[in-house]
Amino acid sequence: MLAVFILAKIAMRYWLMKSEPDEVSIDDALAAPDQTVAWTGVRNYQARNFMRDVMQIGDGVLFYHSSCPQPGIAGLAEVASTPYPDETQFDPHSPYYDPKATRESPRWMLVDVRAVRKTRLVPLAEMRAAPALEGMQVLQKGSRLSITPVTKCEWNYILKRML
DNA sequence: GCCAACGTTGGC
DNA sequence: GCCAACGTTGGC
Repeated sequence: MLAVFILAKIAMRYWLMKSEPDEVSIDDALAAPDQTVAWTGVRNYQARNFMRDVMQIGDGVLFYHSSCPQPGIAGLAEVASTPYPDETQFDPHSPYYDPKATRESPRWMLVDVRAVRKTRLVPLAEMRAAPALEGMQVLQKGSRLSITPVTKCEWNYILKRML
């Protein structure tokens, strides 16, 4: 059991997950039952694969607000479930409906995300201005992925210096 | 609303 | 497998 615990700690990962606050803001997530929301609507294979194949319960999450007046990190969260099918892919009335997905072979998987706390807003411009963060995947030119890995260094820097 | 950049689709 | 056309993302 100790070995399992140590391996789990070693495998601990960090992520940045984008959400449009008009849809789900950090406040919405904090107000949800158990402060937990299903991360619906991801329709990009790379982002899906992170949720389906790589994320583990307890992984740290930077909750990022995108497509809004003040884009930036708005809170801290954590991965709160193992992967399971995104229900919205089966709903013809959902904007995330995928006619090619079936319950027998779902195409889109998600995880639950539990909001831990709101932070001061760390604006995108401030992140770009920080030399320590210049390697962050989400800041790379042309990056559009809504879920990106964050290194332990980047995570620590953001927590200690920016939040 | 603009537009750069990227991802997906589908004809060949 | 190539690649042009199209759709989407997301900051500004």
